[in-house]
Amino acid sequence: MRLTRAAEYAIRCVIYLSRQGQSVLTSRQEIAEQADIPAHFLAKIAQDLAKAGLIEIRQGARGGFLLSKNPADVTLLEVVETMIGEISLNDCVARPSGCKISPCCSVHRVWLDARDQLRDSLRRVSFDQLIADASCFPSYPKALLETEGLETPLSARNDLQ
Amino acid sequence: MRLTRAAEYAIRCVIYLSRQGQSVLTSRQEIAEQADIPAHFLAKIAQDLAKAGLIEIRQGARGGFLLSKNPADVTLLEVVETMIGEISLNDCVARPSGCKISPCCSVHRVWLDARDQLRDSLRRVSFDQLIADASCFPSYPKALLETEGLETPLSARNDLQ
DNA sequence: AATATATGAGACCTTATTGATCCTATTTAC
DNA sequence: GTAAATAGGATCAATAAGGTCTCATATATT
Repeated sequence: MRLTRAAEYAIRCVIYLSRQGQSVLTSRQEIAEQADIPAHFLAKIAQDLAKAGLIEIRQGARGGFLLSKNPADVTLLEVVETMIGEISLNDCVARPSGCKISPCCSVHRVWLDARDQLRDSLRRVSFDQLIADASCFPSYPKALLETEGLETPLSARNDLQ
Repeated sequence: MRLTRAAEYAIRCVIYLSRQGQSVLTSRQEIAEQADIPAHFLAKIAQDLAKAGLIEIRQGARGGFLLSKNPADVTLLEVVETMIGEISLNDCVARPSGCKISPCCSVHRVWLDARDQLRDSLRRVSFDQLIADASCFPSYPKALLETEGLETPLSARNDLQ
């Protein structure tokens, strides 16, 4: 019952672009490096974000991505659901007509309420709020941090299983 | 971001046993047939439920399962987390130490709150509440319904994909 | 005690999803 | 025109989910 990697990457990408500011063109490579996203994977993710109207993609030399909205007008829910489709904690909720038991049994209702609650929580969060917290990305480019020998949150990267 | 089939089956199983009443022994076969759960799969699910102390398993001839608690004392959260482990909507929340970005960035906090909210919702629902609603299972055994030619919610079973 | 009945425990298989990569085409700055 | 950059789709590997099977074990019944 977890968010997919693609959705997590999408959030990071939009955070990065929000930091850059609306309509500031940023290359895919820069985003991939700074937000620690596989570059090719980011290409695919960006296509979904573009289709949803969240970002704009500029092709060609000196191309890249840019945020097409004001960060204050982009919610966490929009980004998440762009990547994974409408949230629906269980199958029953996703297709009530296909529910083996009943389209409106007591369990169904619990999941429906929980889903609505979760979606509301995510809808209440916009990207201007998210970038207000400085801890999500290093303020300096990664390379710079390393030459300065500073401790960066990204250094925990190799601790994974 | 969906509940697994195993967890859905577990919920149905516990609902069925709750209907039977605490400490009423019911054969695996009966539960499997009535709640529409693959019998062998139910065996595996029951082992998890038993390890968690939710049900008791009786081996041997005339064996089966029985609910070891009062339905009022079993929450939906318990059953769900027995099957899928502690809920944690995203990786970041599951292992903050392994988070690439930071153990307490703004996104992390949103997911943490959403998770707590979801767990609270599921914790508030007990199985005596769930069985109060008659629509979750047919009141009659499936076979009986068919011979009587009545419409049963289970008849929608073949409408899937 | 023997037998039939029922579940235990885990190995195993199949399929779907996820995560990621690669390659050719297309677009654009210079 | 050339180089730089993304588009779009094919492909592949890893993981998880869903389900099945088999042999072992336990118990009621006779």
